[in-house]
Amino acid sequence: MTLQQTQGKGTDDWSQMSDLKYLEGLNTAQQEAVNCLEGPLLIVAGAGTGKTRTLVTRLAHIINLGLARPYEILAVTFTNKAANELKLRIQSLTGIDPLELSWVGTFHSMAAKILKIEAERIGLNSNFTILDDNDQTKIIKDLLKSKDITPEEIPPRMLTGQINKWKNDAKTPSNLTKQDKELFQDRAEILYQSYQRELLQSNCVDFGDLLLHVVTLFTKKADVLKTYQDKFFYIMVDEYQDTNICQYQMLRLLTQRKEKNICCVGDDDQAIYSWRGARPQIMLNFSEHYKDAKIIKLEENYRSTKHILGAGVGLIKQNLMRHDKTLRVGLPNTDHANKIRIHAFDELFAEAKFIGKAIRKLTTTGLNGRTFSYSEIAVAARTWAETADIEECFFEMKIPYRVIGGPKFFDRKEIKDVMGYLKVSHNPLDNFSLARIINTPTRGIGKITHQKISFYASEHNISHLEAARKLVLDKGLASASSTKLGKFLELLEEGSRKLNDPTLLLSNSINTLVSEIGYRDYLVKNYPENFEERIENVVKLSDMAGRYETLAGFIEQAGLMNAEEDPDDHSNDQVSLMTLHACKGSEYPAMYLIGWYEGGLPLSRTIEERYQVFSPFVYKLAMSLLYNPPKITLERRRFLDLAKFVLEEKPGEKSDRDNLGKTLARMILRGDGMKFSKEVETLAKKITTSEAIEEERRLAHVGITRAKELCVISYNQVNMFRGQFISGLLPSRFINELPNDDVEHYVKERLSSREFLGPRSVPQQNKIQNGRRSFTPKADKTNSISEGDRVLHKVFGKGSVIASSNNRLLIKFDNNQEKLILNDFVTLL
DNA sequence: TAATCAAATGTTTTT
DNA sequence: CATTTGATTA
Ligand SMILES: Nc1ncnc2c1ncn2[C@@H]1O[C@H](COP(=O)(O)OP(=O)(O)OP(=O)(O)O)[C@@H](O)[C@H]1O
Repeated sequence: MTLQQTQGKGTDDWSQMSDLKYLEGLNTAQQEAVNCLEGPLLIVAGAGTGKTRTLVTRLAHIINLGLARPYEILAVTFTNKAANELKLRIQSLTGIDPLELSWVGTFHSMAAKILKIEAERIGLNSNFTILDDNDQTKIIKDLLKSKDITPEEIPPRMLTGQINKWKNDAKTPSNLTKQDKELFQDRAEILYQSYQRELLQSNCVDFGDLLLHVVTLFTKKADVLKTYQDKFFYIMVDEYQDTNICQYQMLRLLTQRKEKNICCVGDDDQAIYSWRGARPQIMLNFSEHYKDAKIIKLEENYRSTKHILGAGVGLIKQNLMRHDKTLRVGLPNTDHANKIRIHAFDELFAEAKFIGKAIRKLTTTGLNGRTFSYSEIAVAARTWAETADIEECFFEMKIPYRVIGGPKFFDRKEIKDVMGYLKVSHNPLDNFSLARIINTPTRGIGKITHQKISFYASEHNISHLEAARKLVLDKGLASASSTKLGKFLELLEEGSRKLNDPTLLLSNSINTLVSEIGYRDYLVKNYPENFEERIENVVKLSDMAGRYETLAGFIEQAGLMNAEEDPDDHSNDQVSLMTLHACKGSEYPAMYLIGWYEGGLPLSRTIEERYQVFSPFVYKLAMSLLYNPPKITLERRRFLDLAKFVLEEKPGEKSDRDNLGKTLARMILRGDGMKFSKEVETLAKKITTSEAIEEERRLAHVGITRAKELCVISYNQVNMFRGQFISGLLPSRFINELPNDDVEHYVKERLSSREFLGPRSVPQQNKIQNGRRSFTPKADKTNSISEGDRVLHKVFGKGSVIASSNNRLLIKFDNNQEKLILNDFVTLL
């Protein structure tokens, strides 16, 4: 086997020892990493090079050598899925029960654990509630309303987003910079502070708090920090490129001690979480953060066959802001392996149908004599919306599948309602949950009563629940309201007593509560279409809770859970369906990557972001040059017309300070419109790319590199968006960027009897055409429609003007479709 | 206060 | 197209 070759001959003593057998599965570099047990160590390496395998082996080695007990090792990752996988891999290598690995998990769950122990040190009770995104926005909304700030003044989303950003950057309200404080009309600090105060009053924390509170604690309370420094002999971090500043500070504080036994592994080409504050630079600066750090690179990929790896590497090389790295095929005999297959469709549902049929084929007749089981196949999409058709198709074709980390079970209304009761029972200070359940099911307790409670509570500085109790006793309400509220409180008290009674079965107590409050009737009445499903979900919830001993245990887990139950059906033979984000860290023999069209991947938002800098026309020109250069005379004329148009276009308020757009046009017009110099291409590339686009490219790279044997990429030129039909979608630029030798293009099945054609020319698009006639610049005074206006078109409906120039408007219609239209053909709304 | 209907709105990815 | 928000009525 080629494996022996890479492993090298110089077998050291330790690999001879029988109880160190697990080292044999590693190559020299990997073994070096495993044997580097002291001091800071960073493993940077590309996809499939065995980083996780090395990390797991190193952990096993540490335990095996008696250097630390399982519970003395802190091993963190970023997603629940990765954490579970890590535990399983450790278990299969060492036989250690995952329950013993108390400090292996996600950053957030580890932080929650610490916070639970140290709660009082930071002004919380250990039974704090963890808020999710929706709770958070709701609280912010109410907060803004209570301060008489309209959503126009400060959009709640914006404030929520900003607060989360601050938390990711480890900024408490008092830590804000001058610039930060100037946000929201100088009210940033006050708003952030009042939000924090409210959470603390309700004994709640949001996701960001979990980490930030721990950092604050470690910073302010030396004894607490010391406890954990002494506790964690070894620290390991997987996917280190996804660390944010807050997480980094947490690690940094823990390693401010004599033994800096920290080992991080990561790959900057797989950094896909910058939107939640991750800073890949933290990984790249490792040796500055940790003096005498050892850095090990792994360069053999043991996962993918030749063309898959070739395509993945070829694609990621297109990123301008990148450190190059070597990645070799480590698997033997992959010269005749499958090329990446690319399929295009132009009918609704065609893509999904194709995937369904293809999977059926793979599992029955197989491919080149190899049949796949369902569990060897995965389908990954950029967004959950893209998976809907696939799911429907699988359902119809009876293909077994499971959704990984899908739209969250705990986000459903009925679940949140019931959870509200549980949360209040567990944490009576939780005013937010109380607000949710006080009139659910409707029991005649309206806005006014709730306002009175809230007012009374803040006046006496007590919780809302306490205030409600007092108001009922003191007859501080209208008698009708008082009776209703009293009844509710009784119900809650009784339910709470049962839920917290350890001698009763948790699931039984939940069932009792649900029937006591008449929740089923409420569902039947309010959701006649799908009450059955909702009731089922409630039952599922109580079953789930039944696996826990105590209410506290269940609530703590539930706060951080987002996947649907997993344990039982892991062994089942099912196709996996997930997002590109969720597939990182996994591998599958066959990968289907769907929705590779411009706007899908890369996502339209990341493209449009670029319109802030360059006019859409400049962008189109650059895109056309790079990915769809003119071939026939007609195309060339249109292309040159567009260049002329760009040259004469008014600058507008685009921030293209260097006027790269006009430079590009000028360079193009100097040539023949057929052949382009490297220089022009470089410029076009500069215009079309951005940090966001590069992150999309990394996402595409992650998708491809999950595949072991077969990788199929597809897209559909037509789509439904918010109920409207859109057509003329272009293939993703990432498809064009794949090395020709590694791909095979398949033409739309229904159009061709032939199976295979060479690199396909892009089909005629009706997206933005460069205009039929020439763009003769004319002063557009006919009607004064300008950027941002809402307009109506006979056929395409309503839309907003993105750009206007010379009698033409680039309009983004409400169905998300962009079109270039003459001024006279639309009316101003 | 609850129920009903018209109108507006829509963050993509995860803890 | 869904789902949520707002306005109006019972
Ligand atoms: N030395 C080796 N010999 C043979 N196979 C190996 C070796 N090291 C790793 N592998 C296999 O290669 C595959 C990829 O390993 P692993 O998942 O650890 O890589 P990774 O670097 O974490 O990948 P990614 O960053 O893409 O998640 C796995 O199937 C693993 O079992």
